[in-house]
Amino acid sequence: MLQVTYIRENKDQVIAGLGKRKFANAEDVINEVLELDDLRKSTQQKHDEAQSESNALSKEIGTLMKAGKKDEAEEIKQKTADLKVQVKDHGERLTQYESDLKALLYKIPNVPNNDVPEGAGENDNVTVEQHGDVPELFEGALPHWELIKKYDIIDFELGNKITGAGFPVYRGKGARLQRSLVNYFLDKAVEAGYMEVQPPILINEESGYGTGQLPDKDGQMYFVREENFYLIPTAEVPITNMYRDVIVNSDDLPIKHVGFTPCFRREAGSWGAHVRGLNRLHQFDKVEIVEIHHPDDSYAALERMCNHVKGLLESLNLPYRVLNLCGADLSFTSAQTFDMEVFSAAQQKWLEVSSVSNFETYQANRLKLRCKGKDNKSFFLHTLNGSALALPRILAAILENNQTEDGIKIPEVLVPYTGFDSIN
RNA sequence: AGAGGAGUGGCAGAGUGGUCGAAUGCGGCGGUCUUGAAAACCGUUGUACCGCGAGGUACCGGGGGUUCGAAUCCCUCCUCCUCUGCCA
Repeated sequence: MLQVTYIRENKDQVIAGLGKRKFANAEDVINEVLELDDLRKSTQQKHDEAQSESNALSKEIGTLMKAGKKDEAEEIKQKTADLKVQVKDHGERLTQYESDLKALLYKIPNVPNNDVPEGAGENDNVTVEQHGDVPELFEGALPHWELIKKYDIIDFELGNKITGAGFPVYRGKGARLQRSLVNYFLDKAVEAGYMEVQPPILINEESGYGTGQLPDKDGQMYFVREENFYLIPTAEVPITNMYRDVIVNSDDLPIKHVGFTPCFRREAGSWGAHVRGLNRLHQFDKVEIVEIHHPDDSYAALERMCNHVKGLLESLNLPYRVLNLCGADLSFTSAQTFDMEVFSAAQQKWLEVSSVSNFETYQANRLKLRCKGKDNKSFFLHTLNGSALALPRILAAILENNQTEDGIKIPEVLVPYTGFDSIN
């Protein structure tokens, strides 16, 4: 979340930034934050003062008791009664203001950075780069949902039976291809200096708040009632939360992790007839990269992360474009996001396969993720993450783009992983 | 899952109702000494909030309670260890 001191010092800029992402009533909300913070401060002053007095009297009582002056001690005890009420009263108000303030801040998204384009929706995202030629398919080429049936590599019906819609079963070469992609992506990330981690895929409430999925995305995550755990919507959550309540040694920066996990999303409300095949699932696999940086380095890191993702796509010969997301399309916690989309030839559609974001201090503030400077003062670090990559849509694009009349050609770099060079 | 034990500063470890934010040791940082290093010695060494400042408040696993006063007593939750059970 945003820091109140930052809001206070950059009020107009914050309001303008929130306006850019079409956050309603930005000015009113920001004013409310500042008013609540003022109340919180003045109330704490009163509370601390009363507490201080009360502490002093208690100390005095202790001294008197030790000296055996019981009567005098009793006398002072009477005086503490009134203070006690004051402390309690101010304390309750303080707690209330604090929780109100926090609740309000939780609902305020990150401020977009200056390079984020203006815009009202996804149509205003700016294409900053396009790479690779869109393949010409032969007559009779099929969308991936037909291909998977034809070659019997993914079974949606079976998934329906076992679980429900959006939980496909990968079979035979389909399963092997997916596993190959996972291994390939992990290997490339480790090669690029990321330390591999295998995090839990269920998270507690605190972690959900740490990276900003809660309270914003409550209802989009699956919930395990028995334990109050959420199923992760992305590995970003457990991996970034490894650094919750951590003061990082500056020598350990930057921190770079890669992790492979399944991801679970309820996608409530977004399910429709236009979402077919692998385009949107309730469970899917993803390799995620997460980085933690000194604030001065984070945008250079964002660029390097994008380059890593682009390199993966190029090595798979997938045509892609890079979008600089506009204010309205930015995710809640992000200060800037680049989406990578591959072109899926049979569907004639761009599919988002990666989203690379810099959250600046927004998550770090919630996580209490800090670093100590030379002056011994601590400051919030910047967190970043990106998909590298999300599996199903990559799979869909490979299937569609690489299809021939004789079968599906496996990209060269994957053949050492799959052990076969075509699916037929 | 059942029984028992335990959770204190970066680590180890004292502290069972009152000047305890917390002894002591190790580690870290600064210094003296030294050609340099080690040793020795001296000093220093948590976080957050409020305050222009002096200073104040809170934090001894989390939350709640008793008390004028809680690291210390009570309740509850969490985690770890030992034994028993179960299981990949």
